[in-house]
Amino acid sequence: MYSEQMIAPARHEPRLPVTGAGEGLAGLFRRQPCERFEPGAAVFWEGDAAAHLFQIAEGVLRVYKIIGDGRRVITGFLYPGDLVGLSLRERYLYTAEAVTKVRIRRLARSRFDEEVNASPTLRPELFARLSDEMAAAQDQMVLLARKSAEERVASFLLVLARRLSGDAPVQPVVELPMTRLDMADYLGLTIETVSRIMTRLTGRGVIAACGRHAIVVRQLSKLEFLAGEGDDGDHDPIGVAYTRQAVWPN
Amino acid sequence: MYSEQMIAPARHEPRLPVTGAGEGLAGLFRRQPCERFEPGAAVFWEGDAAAHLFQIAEGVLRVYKIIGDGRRVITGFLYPGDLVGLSLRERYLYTAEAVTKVRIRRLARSRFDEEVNASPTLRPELFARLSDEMAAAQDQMVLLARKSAEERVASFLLVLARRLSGDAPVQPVVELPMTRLDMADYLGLTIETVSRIMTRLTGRGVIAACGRHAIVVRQLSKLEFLAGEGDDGDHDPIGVAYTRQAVWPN
DNA sequence: CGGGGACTTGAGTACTATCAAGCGATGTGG
DNA sequence: CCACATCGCTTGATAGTACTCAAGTCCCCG
Repeated sequence: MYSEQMIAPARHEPRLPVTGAGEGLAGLFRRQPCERFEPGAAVFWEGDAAAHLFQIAEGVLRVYKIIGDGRRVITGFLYPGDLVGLSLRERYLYTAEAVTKVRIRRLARSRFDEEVNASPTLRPELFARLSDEMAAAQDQMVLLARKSAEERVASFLLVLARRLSGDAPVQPVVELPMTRLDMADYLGLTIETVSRIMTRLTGRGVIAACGRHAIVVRQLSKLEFLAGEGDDGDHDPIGVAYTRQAVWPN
Repeated sequence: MYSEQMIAPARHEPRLPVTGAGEGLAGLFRRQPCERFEPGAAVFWEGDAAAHLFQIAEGVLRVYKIIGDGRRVITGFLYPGDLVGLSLRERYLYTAEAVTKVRIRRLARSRFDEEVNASPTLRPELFARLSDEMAAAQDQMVLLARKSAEERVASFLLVLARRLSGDAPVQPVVELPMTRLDMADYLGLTIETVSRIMTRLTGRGVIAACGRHAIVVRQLSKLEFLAGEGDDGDHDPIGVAYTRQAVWPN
């Protein structure tokens, strides 16, 4: 189902600093054995009893919901260090599926609850992670409700580029382990629209392709502007007229 | 700024049952004095230091974010019993503004944190509320990413109708205290599109207008179908051809 | 009764979806 | 080893939904 060459997953640390003398929430998973999932394999399904939480050791996951006639919405991509299933009720709210090869650690929900309940240092961390998740969800609502296709793609690439910016090379190589269809279902677009805009961004020199599953960001500030962070609206977005040769300030 | 006649706010209890012998999270606010806000007044602004949480005693709030050139996205409407600012970091993630006249109780964040930290019954409730908020956010992402304008409006009306369904009359009167512009900014549409679809739903007998800020749901099952819960996709949505007389199964 | 704001309705446009080929890389079997 | 099938992606042509711009109506309120 997913026979393309493997992409090395992005390496990054959990987003939150460890709070106490322990190792934070991530530490709870440390002793758990790693399970492996091949690309396309589901870790759990929407509607399953939410018996476990997971932490990604390696690889990338997509989480999504399906509505009736097959429409799919990817609500997020998860990277090493991220916790999966934090905001759980009785049942999982979404399906989690491996994008790349994934190694993941599992912890019983009951055990997690006990540990968190017992630790005054873990509770704020859990809370902070939930707040981060909520903030991301709201940003995504903004993107989906009010941004154009080009702004959506640019925003997406920008988030990925910033994820790496710990080592911040001038022109970071951004891995895109997911398919174009995944991107489309995340951004509320079609695969064709995503493809066209990637092509357009490449043609304008904003990004450069490194194979199909990686890009180089050549003009970060332009990408930021196209993502809708320019805020003034007095510049012309690239290729609005499709034939026009836009002239860029720098 | 907002001079229309007041709508009686929907009365409903907090969504979660009180967990312990106390009164749950809501009880923390009980002794706080009520503050009043007129329609259009902001309770707090995106970016303000998040020093307080709020509980709505009466009225309806909208919470929204603005991007650059004035585009607004309403991420939610909040009703009596709801807590405002739960998922907070250092600063508020959004602006909260009164839709109707609002009475609201304020609690210092530090105080709230202390109380929750000290109470093993409040913690699960807080957690459950955050999970509910997350679930709602994900549903909204699905709506914005993949639903048509008609499905969005129908979904919205359905959620409001179900909010009342504690007393479940056969044809519930649903209050719409917000303006059409609010609805549009919540649903990722324009005011004209919302208006046209409301008109279309009225014309087809799915809903009936009760003035501009209330409707009667005449055919709940049809509304559910139009909201995209019909799941089979083999029926025709109303008025797809704009001229066609659809024949409904019942 | 008149003004203004919210809402509705209409006409035309534009952006993105849909439908349809074509391309390029990968993997397989003859 | 190469033809061929497959899959993911790109590109092109066309169509349709929702947006934009523009009146016009309704209702509230002074």
